Amino acid sequence: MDIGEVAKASGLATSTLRFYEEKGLIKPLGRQGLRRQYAANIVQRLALISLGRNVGFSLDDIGSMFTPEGPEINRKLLAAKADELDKRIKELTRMRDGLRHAAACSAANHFECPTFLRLLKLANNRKLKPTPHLR
Amino acid sequence: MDIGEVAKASGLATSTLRFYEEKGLIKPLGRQGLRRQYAANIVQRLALISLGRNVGFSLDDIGSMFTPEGPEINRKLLAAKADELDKRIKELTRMRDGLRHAAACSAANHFECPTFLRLLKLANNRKLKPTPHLR
DNA sequence: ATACAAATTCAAGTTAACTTGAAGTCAAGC
DNA sequence: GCTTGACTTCAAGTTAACTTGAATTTGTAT
Repeated sequence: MDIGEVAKASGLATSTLRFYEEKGLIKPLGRQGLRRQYAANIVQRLALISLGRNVGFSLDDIGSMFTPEGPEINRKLLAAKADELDKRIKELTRMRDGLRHAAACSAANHFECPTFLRLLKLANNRKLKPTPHLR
Repeated sequence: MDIGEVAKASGLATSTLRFYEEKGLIKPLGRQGLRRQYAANIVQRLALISLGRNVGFSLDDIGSMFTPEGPEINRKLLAAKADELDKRIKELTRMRDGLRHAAACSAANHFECPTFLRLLKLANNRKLKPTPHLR
């Protein structure tokens, strides 16, 4: 496969593929002249990368989760990431409930509503962790 | 309150406060000489902003969710954002389960495991939506 | 009144994750 | 054999959300 086909199959721009290669996330089988030639399974690999990005892992995170070659996945790391995700889900759930309450709450001013105030406190106590930027 | 106190109370840098002002998210009561003077409730307002950031809204999003002045919250918008959040939670939940499975799965190669493949498909089908970057 | 910490403005720098542009190469179809 | 379109490299540009630095002013404590 050459890069155009991979781009179509994965939904990623060719520039992104070159960028991922530079980052060490993917690797073409070799070259035909100058042109990169990819194995068919690159598409799954890219899907895996997208999966990681989607759940909030940075490209560097992802890079450390599996080798640039085969699908060598570190199970321990995966489990840890699942736990991280679980925490985030719980947070978001609390936030969602808070938002719903705020939307429904009849208090003239949200700042007089104890439920809302509790929500703010929750948000405030959270230690911010960088979330990768998606385009 | 002057800016240093607000910074301490909110946990945000003074530079961030000036930046938020530039963006129209907050506004000091006035000035004492050159120095910004803030109302005490600015802290709650900032907590609200942090809340929004935390659940993945951009500063622009947040700006459109309430006026630069009082705590005028658009309930309809809030409900909509809660729904958005709910979707995201469901996605993340599926992802988390997928990750857990991948971590536990005994298939030699994840790409031969149907559960894992379903997960990849899920990730791939998702239309990416920009997530704001947190520092 | 003088030093000093804390404030001010404004421009420029930072990071992640890409994209864009310029300038060139190359295989394929007409 | 020549155009065309897909590829190549490399440097520079983009966006969000801030931060940093330089040069300057101001309020408070001694």
